Amino acid sequence: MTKVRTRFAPSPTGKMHVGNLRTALYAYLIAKHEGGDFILRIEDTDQEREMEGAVDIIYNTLQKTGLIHDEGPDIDKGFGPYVQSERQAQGIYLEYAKKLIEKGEAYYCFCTEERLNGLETEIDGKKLTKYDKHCLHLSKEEIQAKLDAGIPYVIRQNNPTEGTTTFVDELYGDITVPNEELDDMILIKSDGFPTYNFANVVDDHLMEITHVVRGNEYLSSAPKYNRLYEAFGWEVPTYIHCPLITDENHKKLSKRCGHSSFEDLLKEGYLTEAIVNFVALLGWCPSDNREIFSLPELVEAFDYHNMSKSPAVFDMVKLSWMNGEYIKSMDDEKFYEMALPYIKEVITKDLDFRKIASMVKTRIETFKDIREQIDFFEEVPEYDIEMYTHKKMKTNTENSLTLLKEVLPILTECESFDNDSLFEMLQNFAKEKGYKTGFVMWPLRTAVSGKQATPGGATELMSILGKDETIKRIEAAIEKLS
RNA sequence: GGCCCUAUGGUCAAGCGGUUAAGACAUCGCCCUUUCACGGCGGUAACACGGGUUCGAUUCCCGUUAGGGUCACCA
Repeated sequence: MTKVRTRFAPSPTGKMHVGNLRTALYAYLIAKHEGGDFILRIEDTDQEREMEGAVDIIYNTLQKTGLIHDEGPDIDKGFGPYVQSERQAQGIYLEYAKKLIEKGEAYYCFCTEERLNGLETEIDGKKLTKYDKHCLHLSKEEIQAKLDAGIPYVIRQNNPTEGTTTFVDELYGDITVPNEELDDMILIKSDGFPTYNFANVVDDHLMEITHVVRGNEYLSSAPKYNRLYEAFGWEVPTYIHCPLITDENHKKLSKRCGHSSFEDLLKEGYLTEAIVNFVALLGWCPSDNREIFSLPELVEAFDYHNMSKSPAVFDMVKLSWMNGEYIKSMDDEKFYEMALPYIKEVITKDLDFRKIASMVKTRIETFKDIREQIDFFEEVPEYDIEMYTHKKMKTNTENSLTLLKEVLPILTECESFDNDSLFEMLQNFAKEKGYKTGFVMWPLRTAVSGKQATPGGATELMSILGKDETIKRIEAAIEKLS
């Protein structure tokens, strides 16, 4: 059996879309599961849409996610160059296009934009054009004359208008379309660059790609590719079209969503491991139904035959849950390092950040959640005194006030302000008075935090705030309640 | 509109002719508890519809419906 070779072929036009990321992931997994090679190819044939820095984004993303390529612009294993503009400069595409012309499978087209516009029809507000093979019938002499005159041209694929074309997709099976539907698509643009459609086929063949992994949106253009392979007499690779990823409205993920790109998700406080894990499960499921996978585990378990055919909604809620799982199982030291910048964002005081980090660890789903969890350490927020009223604790503003007054002197005299002693002491106090623990803890926690929910109990908060600050806050609370 | 694809709970999804139709997220309830969370236990919730094929269809076939994709000198 020949070695599996898959490729990720993004065009450097901007951010890393999560759909693209998943395609890259699947291509990587398919190769690695079989011990094959994963190749990176840059498809920069559209000079207009090309964006500065986009290539770096591609490298960074692959690096960060661990989708390490075996070959690429930076690692030439004899199939280079791996950048299409460089291949274009070598004349590769034109050479192959001319081969097709010789075979009658392609032809020069000199049609002007105006003429093409005349071919447009409008349906449902969308402009559709089907080329009418106008230039197919130009004589050799006419073509040469136009070429000599320097008239701009494109090269078009010459597709049949009758019969059908069938191609095979590993997931979707045989797909047959009437040839009438096949437009004479452009292979070489008037600027001399190949179109994606053409460059893709030529390069996949030249780079000996065995499995073409790409998004479902290419399914309908696949027959044209097939004809190209056949026209060249090349072996058709295995096609694997991945189901689409959609937003919650079941529409193709768009830039508008805010969570459509890898970078956005990182910015939102998600971990790359969680993103990769989550995205892997969008359209694929292991036989044992496991959910948490590291990349090596995915390599081991991934089998593209289990891929789903229907589109999947990108569910932020579940991503958040999964991110929380990753955070909880994270090494404490590593978590501390990652959490620290977020903690410092809201706390300028000199508090025990390590303790705060560990308190918050089981309570967040993304790092961004940290802020609102701990901001009260810096300063007690404005709060309604009704917060002292709690049915289950049997507290209200009145008994909270008397309780705080009772506890204040005890705390003032208290020497050790660590959590354990505080808790023991307050529990004893409660016992003596015949109070339930919660009855004393609730007002204290409220007084000290001004929050309905905090990342720890009353005594934990107090031990972190320290004696002085705690007393100050309780006094302020007494004042507020009086 | 043509062509193509898809169709199991709100979401991701097991299932691949005979099952009490898994599991996860979300949701709800209970327990744990110094609040919240974590954790534990449990509940609600699905085979789009109509025809076939078959002893028997969620599963196979055909329609209908619904959704999506695509129809560029973009990829």
